[in-house]
Amino acid sequence: MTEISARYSPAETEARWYQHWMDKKYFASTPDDREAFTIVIPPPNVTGVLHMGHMLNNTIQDVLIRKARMQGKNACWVPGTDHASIATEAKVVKMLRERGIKKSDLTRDEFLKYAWEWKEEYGGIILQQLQKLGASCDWDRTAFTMDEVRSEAVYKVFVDLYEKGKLYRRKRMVNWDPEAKTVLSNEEVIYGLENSRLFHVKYAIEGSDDYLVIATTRPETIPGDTAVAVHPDDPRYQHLKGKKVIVPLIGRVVPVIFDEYVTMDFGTGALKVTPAHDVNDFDLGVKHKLETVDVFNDDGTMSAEAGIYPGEDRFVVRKKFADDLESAGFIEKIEDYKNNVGRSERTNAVVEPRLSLQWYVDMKAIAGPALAAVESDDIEFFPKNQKNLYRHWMENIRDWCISRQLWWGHRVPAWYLGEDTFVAENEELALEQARVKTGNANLEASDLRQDEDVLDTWFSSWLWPISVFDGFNDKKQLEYYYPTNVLVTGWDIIFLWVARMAMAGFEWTGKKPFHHVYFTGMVRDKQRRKMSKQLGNSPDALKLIEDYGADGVRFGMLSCSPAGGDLLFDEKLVEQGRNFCNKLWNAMRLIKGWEGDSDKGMSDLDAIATQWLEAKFNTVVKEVEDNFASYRLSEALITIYSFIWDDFCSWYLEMIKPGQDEKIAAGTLDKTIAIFSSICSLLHPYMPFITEEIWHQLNPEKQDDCIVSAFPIYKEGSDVVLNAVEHAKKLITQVRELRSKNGLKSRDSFPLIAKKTPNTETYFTLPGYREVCLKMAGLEDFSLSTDDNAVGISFITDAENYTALVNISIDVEKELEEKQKELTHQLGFVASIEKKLSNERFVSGAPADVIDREKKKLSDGKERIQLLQSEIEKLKSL
RNA sequence: GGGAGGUUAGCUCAGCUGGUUCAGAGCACCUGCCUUACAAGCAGGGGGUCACUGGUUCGAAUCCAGUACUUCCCA
Repeated sequence: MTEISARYSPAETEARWYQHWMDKKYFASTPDDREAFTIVIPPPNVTGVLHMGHMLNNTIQDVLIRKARMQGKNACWVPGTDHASIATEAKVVKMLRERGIKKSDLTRDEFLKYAWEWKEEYGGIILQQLQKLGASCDWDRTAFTMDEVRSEAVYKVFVDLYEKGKLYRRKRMVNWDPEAKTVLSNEEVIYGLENSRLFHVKYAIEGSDDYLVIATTRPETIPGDTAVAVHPDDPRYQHLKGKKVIVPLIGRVVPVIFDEYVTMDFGTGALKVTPAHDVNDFDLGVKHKLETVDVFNDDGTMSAEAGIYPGEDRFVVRKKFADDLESAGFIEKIEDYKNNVGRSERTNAVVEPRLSLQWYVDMKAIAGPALAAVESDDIEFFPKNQKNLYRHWMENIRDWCISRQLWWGHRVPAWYLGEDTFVAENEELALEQARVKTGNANLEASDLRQDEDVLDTWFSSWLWPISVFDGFNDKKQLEYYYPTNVLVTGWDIIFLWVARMAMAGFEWTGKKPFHHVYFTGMVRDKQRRKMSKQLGNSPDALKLIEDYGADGVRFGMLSCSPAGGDLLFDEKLVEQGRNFCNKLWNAMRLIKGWEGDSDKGMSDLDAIATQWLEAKFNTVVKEVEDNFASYRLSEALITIYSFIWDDFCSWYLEMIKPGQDEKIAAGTLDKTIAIFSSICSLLHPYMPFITEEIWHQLNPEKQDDCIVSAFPIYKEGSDVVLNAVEHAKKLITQVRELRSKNGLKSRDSFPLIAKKTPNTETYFTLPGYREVCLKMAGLEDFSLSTDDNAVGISFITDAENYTALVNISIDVEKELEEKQKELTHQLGFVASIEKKLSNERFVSGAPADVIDREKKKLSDGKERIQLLQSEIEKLKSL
């Protein structure tokens, strides 16, 4: 044997080939006259590290892009990172705190300097990790949402929307994250049921000893109460018209208002109204002209205005103030309760509704074409059912709050001077506007005050498919690469990202940003929990690649991940991938160990084996192609996997394997290498490293690479050999089973007789057919016979009868019982088909090929019944 | 409260337009093998009333309705 190890070791191979591909610039794309195939990466957070979700998502993209490249398209996969303003700022703040620096002690510029330093140091690590996975991105195009080109696009778009009147600044209720101290969009708030307590609090009615009870989960907001509301039809409260109540412990006298908004059957039917801290209360406040008392600071502590526990955290105060109320006798009862609590997607802090002045995009003004495109499948979703979710959100779309009270991000391009607002792409342009507006030519930039806020990260992400091609400037690039072919992303960001990209696409290019959207599922652990850092249930992605190889990991991620379906990650899957690599490796070792003999002609056996394998490969190519067309990537992979493992290794290689110390016919060896090379091409998109390695091991003199080889194409061909060998495989398996059942060793040989029928006769006329059976079943002889009286063990394959002339005592009783059982089954089977075929409506209604198939089933079934009956007769006569 | 899915082998899932010889795969399990490519392997095997009830149909795991359980999204 050769010196090649029996175990495939990926580490060295993978690094070497990745470098080779980079050196050859295979990933680089420039526009030419070929058809473009474009994917833009969902940009990971610039400070992120590779996790399971990234691996799944990026493996899928790599499979698609590699296949397109092999199919002769100009494949372009654009990588990049997202500045992730809130997440990154939080990380930087934490890093500074560890160094003893408080953000509040820094100026904006000082803070940003630290942030950029951090970005330069840790940013992009994730891109290097993607290379380990084999991602064939055009790295020369690496973009960052905060680099110059992408930032320019953001400012342009902001100005454009403002000028079109589709962007505005307004004071309204927002979702406030007291930890990050910024506003959030609706989509960044995650709601969940949480355990809490429902306090029933007594509010005294002014000028009487009576009181009314209000149920609330938030007693700490009581200092902000400026009214109590009840339903106008509620019989319990009719006597309170025109009355006032006293806010407990606070002493504020507030009116009882009557509004149909109040639900009569919740709690006591009376509602405390805190306009500053609840969206609905705010609306009530506006309607009834109520006073607004803001009881919180921006970090969620009590404000001076609240008058109780100033500076203390809202949750601490909830308990303290409830205790105060209780000891003062204002609590009627406390119930355990589950309510929906909104938390910040990034910081997990409980979101506080808050009145605030922010910038918004008028989404209704831009949503139309993006909704229509998905409705009509112009943008096609895989899987389709995500359309419903998308439609629902788009039809109920709310304005998008895009300003954030952070420093890391694109600063809002708006400048203020007195009452005036100047929105412009840069300071000079804003100044110009200001000079014109005020008529004061001596106005200086320092007279203007720029908005302090930055923009939501997604306000740059939604431009990504355009901005990565510098599409707001370079129309030629955009023309060539855009719309992109497919977007691969998780369904969890369908609103945050996918829908907004669709809107941006139509708004600024007049075209959709992508033809297809492939939604991946979430990677979960075996207990179905989403993988997360907090839970610590996520395996270390890089460790996995180290342990199992990138190809093994890619196989594991993909072998079990239907579009949109969640992937329950199990290390077993990756193990299977590694084992598959080893299988391929050893198939290569075997072939490389063979010595070709150019004087030796190809035997009939070699010829039929080769023809069969080629035909089978052809059907696999077809199936793979069909699966790809509908993004059934997992199915395509499994198809290739079983073809390689079963057909190629277990059957084909065993068929043509030369005897010990024998040489193989050169023609057979060449054909085998050719087919194995084609197999490498077919598998390459999934497992790029090992296929490249084997490709070169098989063809040491070849200069070209598997990565740019032609992806196999389906060709029409005859099925005669294919069908014959498929029958032979079943027959051989049954002979092996017969051995196993009767305790025979694999070297115990015996003759086999095939009953002569048109089918078996046809098989026997195929050169090499008999030899395949002899070799694979380990037979002494294999012949056709019309003689029904041969003594031995009989069995049926498809509808053919075979008798093994093996001289062992058989358990007649057991054998009879089995045959009898089989006969009963067959009789039932035939009866059901006969019924079907005698049915007028079936024969007239069903398509011709279905009827033909049924007829074949019937005749085969009848054939089998006859065979079984004669077998039974024979057994009985023994 | 509104909506969308799911329920197929012990586990995780395929099963596409209703029709291949009577439901497949991987893992797990059982039996036999250190057969000179691979024990990360080879050969063979067992295991399913396709959640339940009804309907449509010549024919239903597949389509429809209802029930139960379950997951998710929105409020």
